[in-house]
Amino acid sequence: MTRQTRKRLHSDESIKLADVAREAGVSTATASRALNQPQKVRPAVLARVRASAADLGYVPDGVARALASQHSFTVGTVVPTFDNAIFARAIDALQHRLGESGYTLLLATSDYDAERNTSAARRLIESGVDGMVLIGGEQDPEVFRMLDLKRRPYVVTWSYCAASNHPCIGFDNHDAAYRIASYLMDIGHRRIGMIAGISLNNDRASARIAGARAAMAARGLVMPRELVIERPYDLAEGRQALRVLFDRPEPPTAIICGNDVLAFGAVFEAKVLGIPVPERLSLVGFDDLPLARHIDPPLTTMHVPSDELGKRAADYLLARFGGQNPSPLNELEVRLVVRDTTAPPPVR
Amino acid sequence: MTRQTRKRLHSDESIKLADVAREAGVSTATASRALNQPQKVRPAVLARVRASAADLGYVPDGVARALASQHSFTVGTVVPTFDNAIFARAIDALQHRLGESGYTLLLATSDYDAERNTSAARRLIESGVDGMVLIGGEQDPEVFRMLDLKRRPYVVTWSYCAASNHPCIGFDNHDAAYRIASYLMDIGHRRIGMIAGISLNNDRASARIAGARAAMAARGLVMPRELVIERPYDLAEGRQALRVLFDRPEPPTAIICGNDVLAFGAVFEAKVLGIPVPERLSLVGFDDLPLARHIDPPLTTMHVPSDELGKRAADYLLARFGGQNPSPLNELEVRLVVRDTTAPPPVR
DNA sequence: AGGAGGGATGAACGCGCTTACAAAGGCCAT
DNA sequence: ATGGCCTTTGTAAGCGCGTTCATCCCTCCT
Repeated sequence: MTRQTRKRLHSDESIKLADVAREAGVSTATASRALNQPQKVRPAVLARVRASAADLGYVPDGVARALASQHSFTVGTVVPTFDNAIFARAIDALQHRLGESGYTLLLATSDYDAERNTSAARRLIESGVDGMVLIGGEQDPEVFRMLDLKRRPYVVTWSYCAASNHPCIGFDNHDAAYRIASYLMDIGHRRIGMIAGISLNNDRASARIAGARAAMAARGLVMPRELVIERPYDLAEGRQALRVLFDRPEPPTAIICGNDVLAFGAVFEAKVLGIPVPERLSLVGFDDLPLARHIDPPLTTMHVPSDELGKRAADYLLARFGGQNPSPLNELEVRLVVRDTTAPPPVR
Repeated sequence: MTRQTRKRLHSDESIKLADVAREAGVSTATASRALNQPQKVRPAVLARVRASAADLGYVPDGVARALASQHSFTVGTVVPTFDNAIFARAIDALQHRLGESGYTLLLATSDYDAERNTSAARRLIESGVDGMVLIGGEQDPEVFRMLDLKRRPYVVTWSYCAASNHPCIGFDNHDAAYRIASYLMDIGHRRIGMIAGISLNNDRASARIAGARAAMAARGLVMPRELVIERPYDLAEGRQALRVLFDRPEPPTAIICGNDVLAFGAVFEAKVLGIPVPERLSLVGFDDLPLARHIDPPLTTMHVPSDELGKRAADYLLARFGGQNPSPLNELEVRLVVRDTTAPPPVR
């Protein structure tokens, strides 16, 4: 009764650690220890504290805890969009792994916009995240500066670059595209086009274009400018891009798509246009989304281990939190999954 | 120089408000006001504070701010999974809207598991979110209790229920399924099956089953138990479910799918099995994912305004934060989009 | 010219919790 | 029995910021 009254006078009458402590007849220090480091408290006291906590329905205040311990148990990440299954999977895996260790994920999206990416990152850092997962190496230097200033570990994902001075987990986008183009040339293609993602501020998209170009150059071929179209990662854009490519007098016999979503669009549109795939046109995707194997015909694509990527990012950060110093370079394998959208070009 | 040295002695040498204040020759109170309520400070002082903040690269400590102001500028939500585009879109919209008002989204996933849902929600609340977006009305009472205890506004989404005593934004899943079944009966179907989501702990999945059943009952028909299969929302599960349904002696002439992902699986598998859609089998999805219109044949499905849902959830919470008292009941319209996977049943 | 009124400022406290540090108590060995 | 050491507990000092309240200064009115 008295307590009720007193509480009402103070703050929000919400139960705090002091209430639990009083109820259990101990100091807040002991109550805090009982809740966080049970082994440091006598079993009898531990039980009393736990009982009164449960009794009062005590819910700790994470904010206060974070301020006192300089440690928020959150990790931030800013993804371009949730609307692409490939990120969704990686985030899912990341979130799981972090969750197992008691960490929560703070998420923001950038819509592939550099400025929004920076401001989102800033907000996450301000929010007090313990660490950060960045996507792509093309970050505003400001982001790294803030991270360093606040002494927060971070890791760059999706693009692996040994030369970078930032810890990274990912794969070599350049090499992956190189291999796709090489495969297409192996089976006879000479005129290869590309429906790429927007390369501006996106090191992955640009590396994929460069990789394909390099592979062709290595065999004395070129990928003509007019056969490379950049489009936002959207199915409808993929459809339209295919149409543009086939409005030209001499369309390619094979098209490398910047990701599976664009490839799906291309496959669907080819069907509408009556272009037989793979007989007259070979199509390759990138990501290997779950849907890739289910469409008709099943899509040849580069498999990206997005689950693994999320897990490793989590593991890296958790290790850093634990005071360890895991390897900052972490390359993942991608592999070409050949299904039914690729075949030798038609004989002319 | 001197400052450098002094800083190194203290804490983490990270720049804090006091540093900015000293540099600008004002008190921390004024510095704080300059940064947060510019109109309360003389222009000259404002400029000085801003300059030294920029100069020192000051990044505010959101945690300390949250503790002092009892206000974290974060909103929590726990979604079943990111792996379903329908949630992805809603989250995207939610996140956008919140971002415009300076709020960040704290995200967790439950994998459709009640226990994980509760623990995730608890963690978010402990993290100090200002408000919470819940998915589905079947929440552990504990969640609502904690929310009430901490006096945090929240809103239940995806299922609209006027009878509920929780604020909600969504649509009537029961009615939506009722309408789908009615439509199928209108065009002549009598034997209708369902590939539903797992109804346990999922009021949306169960309402959809109940709604379809009710529609049939209203016309003196029944949906036989053996024609209703519950499956996790996964494309491969949809494929397999279709196969099960067609292993029966008397397969349905139409199947209502719990969501589009299951429907995609069913469409793809029907193609493999050589069952002509819609000539011999009508298929209806739920959600109207972007992909629905692109598959072959384009999917008839119930359109769910997930963007709108995310936006409204954000608006509701923002209004509550602003001290307003918006309507707690917010029903959205869903509409049946008839494409090419539905047609009258074959004459027998 | 004098006082009232209002805006700008700074000192100090508090947000709820963690965590040195010190104090106290219990145990064993000498 | 006494000293030393380890374990358990309490005291109190922050963590970095927002915010109240008193103070001060400037302007305007009579």
